[in-house]
Amino acid sequence: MKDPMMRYPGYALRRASAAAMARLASDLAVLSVRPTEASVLMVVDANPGITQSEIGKLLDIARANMAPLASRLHKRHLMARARIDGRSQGLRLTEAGGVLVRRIEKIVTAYEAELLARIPAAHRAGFVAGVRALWGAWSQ
Amino acid sequence: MKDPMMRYPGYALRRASAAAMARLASDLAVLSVRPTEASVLMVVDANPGITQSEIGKLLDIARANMAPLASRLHKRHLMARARIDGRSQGLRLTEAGGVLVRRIEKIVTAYEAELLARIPAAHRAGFVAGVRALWGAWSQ
DNA sequence: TATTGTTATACTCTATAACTATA
DNA sequence: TATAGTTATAGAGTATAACAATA
Repeated sequence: MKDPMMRYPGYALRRASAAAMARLASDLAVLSVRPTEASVLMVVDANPGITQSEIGKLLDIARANMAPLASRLHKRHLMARARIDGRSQGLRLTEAGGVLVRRIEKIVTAYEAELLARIPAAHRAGFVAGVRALWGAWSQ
Repeated sequence: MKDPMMRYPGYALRRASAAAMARLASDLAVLSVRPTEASVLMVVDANPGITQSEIGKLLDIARANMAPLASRLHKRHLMARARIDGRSQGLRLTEAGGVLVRRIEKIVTAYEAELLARIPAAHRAGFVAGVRALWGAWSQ
């Protein structure tokens, strides 16, 4: 059986990312949190008072998709909203959100460590530099 | 504005893959073909007579999701089906499918070249080895 | 005019369960 | 019993268009 995709690094990138995301999702499932929600909570934790549109710019999530996402976290009492002006609202974690984000960070850190552990040490630095270069160069 | 995700290679992997896939999808759109469809056509081209479940194993696509995918390509007269036994059917490209897959390969090759070009030469080998290692180690 | 947030909607890919018919 | 293909359905993430309220 020939695998014509094997020769394409871009296809390997896709498969590596899909496998890694599936693993992260299953790790986070014990907290009933999805990867995208986890990243939003981590960004709010690092930037108290940040707005939805600012989060969207950092994480490349369209404003239209940030709305239900933020609303879900708000309804779970993980984030609080405070009006900045008539159209913006600053987000910050609630107490429960802070507790949760610390658990999330533990899981993410373990996941990231295992991910790097799967890459032969000799290629680790190149891998990290490579995905960072693609992220920066291709997210425009 | 702090970006707490920047330090995580796994997050960079996700963003790099998402950006690359968006680019590939837009490149392939001129042929009205999606990335997943393109990979199926390339696998059938390389393995005439292959079955749906074999394609699914190669590309990690569940049988349930292969059915509508294959049916779509069949309805577009890009693939032909020939019964192997009562439950399997061998797939091969039609004439039109063969013409299309050659156009797909041109686009994919150009896309892959540009992807590698975005990675500094010094990190290219490490990147490729890294995504391959993750693909192999984590797709189990 | 541009921006923030929102709603509605659709698309792509993936995941699970259940069913048939065959081996 | 196990396998190939199918159907139905749901979920996650993303994309576009349109709108109201505000700056």
